[in-house]
Amino acid sequence: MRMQTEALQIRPRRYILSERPDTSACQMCEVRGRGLCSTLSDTELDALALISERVKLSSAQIFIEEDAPARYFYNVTSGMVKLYRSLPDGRRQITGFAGPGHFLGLAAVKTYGFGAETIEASRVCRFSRADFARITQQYPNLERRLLAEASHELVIANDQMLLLGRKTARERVASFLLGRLEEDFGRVIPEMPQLHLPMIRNDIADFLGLTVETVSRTLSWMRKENMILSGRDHSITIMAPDRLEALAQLTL
Amino acid sequence: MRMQTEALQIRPRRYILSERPDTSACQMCEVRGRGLCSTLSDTELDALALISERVKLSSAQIFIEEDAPARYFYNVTSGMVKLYRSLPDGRRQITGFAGPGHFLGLAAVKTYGFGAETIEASRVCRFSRADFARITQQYPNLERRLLAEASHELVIANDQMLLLGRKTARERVASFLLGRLEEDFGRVIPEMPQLHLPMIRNDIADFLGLTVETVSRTLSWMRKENMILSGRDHSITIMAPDRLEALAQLTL
DNA sequence: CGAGCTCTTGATTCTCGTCAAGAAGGGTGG
DNA sequence: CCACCCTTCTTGACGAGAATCAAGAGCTCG
Repeated sequence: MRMQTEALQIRPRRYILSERPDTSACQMCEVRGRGLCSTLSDTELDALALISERVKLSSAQIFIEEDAPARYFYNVTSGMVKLYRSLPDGRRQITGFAGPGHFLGLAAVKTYGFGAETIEASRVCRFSRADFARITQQYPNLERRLLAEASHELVIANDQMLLLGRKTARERVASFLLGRLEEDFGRVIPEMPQLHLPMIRNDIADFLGLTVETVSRTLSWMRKENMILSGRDHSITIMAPDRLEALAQLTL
Repeated sequence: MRMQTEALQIRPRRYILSERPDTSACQMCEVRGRGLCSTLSDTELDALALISERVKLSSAQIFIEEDAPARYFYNVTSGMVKLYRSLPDGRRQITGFAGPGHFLGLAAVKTYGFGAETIEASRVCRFSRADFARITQQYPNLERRLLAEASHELVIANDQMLLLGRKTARERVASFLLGRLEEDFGRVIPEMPQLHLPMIRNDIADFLGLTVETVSRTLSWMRKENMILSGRDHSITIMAPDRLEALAQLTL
């Protein structure tokens, strides 16, 4: 296992990989109960285990390059990843954040329609698409699940387009916080939930189609209005989820 | 065949339907060679024909309502449809335009994640999802094609998010025109191609996250710069595709 | 402990939205 | 077939919200 430090600009190092193809390792995977894997049978999982490869990634590693040939699918097992699309001049739109259980690679035809970079140390599970195709032949249910996953992502993408095209800065930030809440807690949200946001302001800005300054100002304003409370290490306590919801103009 | 004129606000009438479940009607369908259907075998098409229903729609008819239970898939066979997502206060984001061959309904889980309204008289082919599910069991290839379709839509959605979050008004309009070009001509674009745009300015604005005025001003500016030439009945001649491309900041 | 990211806040600018009005175009009914 | 009306499109004047530019404080990590 070597470090391949191919620097590109200042930004992040390219990725390197590690370790073990193993039978039935999926059974004891930390995301066995989440996302795609939670919907698969034991036999299906065993088949997947045989073609999967676990990969350890440090922070700020690009492991999917935009428009590169799409050779792999990934499943995030720990940490968090940002997905993005960018312009030649460097402007960038983050299209989503992917945490444990999130499946990556559906937004690809021959090549990836997005790039992926870790925002903290993470682990992912990697499958070659060729291997994957062979398995889906055998287990049609797997393909059905992928389609369901893709459908879900399309719905989310539609909502994000609405946000980017039509919401104000405040509405965007409110929507973002509520989105994170749902990600962390599901539908049942506690009284004063605490959020841990691994991404930096700049990433939030790139996700919401804003600038860092605007995100910062908006969060400051929410703080002043007692809607949120910032703690240390990027944690935020949501003091008034209802007021945020009113702000966010949620569709659902 | 009746007209069901259930007015909602001023805007569009609800939809009504017509006619004929028929065996092997797909074989002679006008979109046999386009989109999903072009990738299916004759036997697969025959199976589809049995569960399909052709529907005639006049202009400005909403035939998919946002968040309604997703009971049907559709395939546009003629005309053009706009897909959108909107906020309670009426702000609206058009997420795409669908012409002949376009498959509708993938962006849905239990309910549709979008609404659909015709922008001109159109015809669509309708399948119940339940029927469809039965057929995909029998023909796994069909499901594979749907997944490919969904993947493609996800890539497009990513690009649209980049446009909405990060491009300027001029870049957006240029990207839109080029997108339409590709839609109409494929990859090989003539010297001075002529575009027919069935959608009105307001729809373009809602698609690009702008206002009508900005779209109008931007097109006027392009006209002044001799990049385009407006004809009658919503046709536009692209005088300088290369200059538009430079403006659009295309990723691919 | 210090260099370089982050984050915040202020001042200023500018792009695009809003408001307004008139022209052009299309559809409908007489 | 024409007249009328309503929608669409364009253009101008103005304003607002977010971007840009700038500076300093706070963190992190080597």
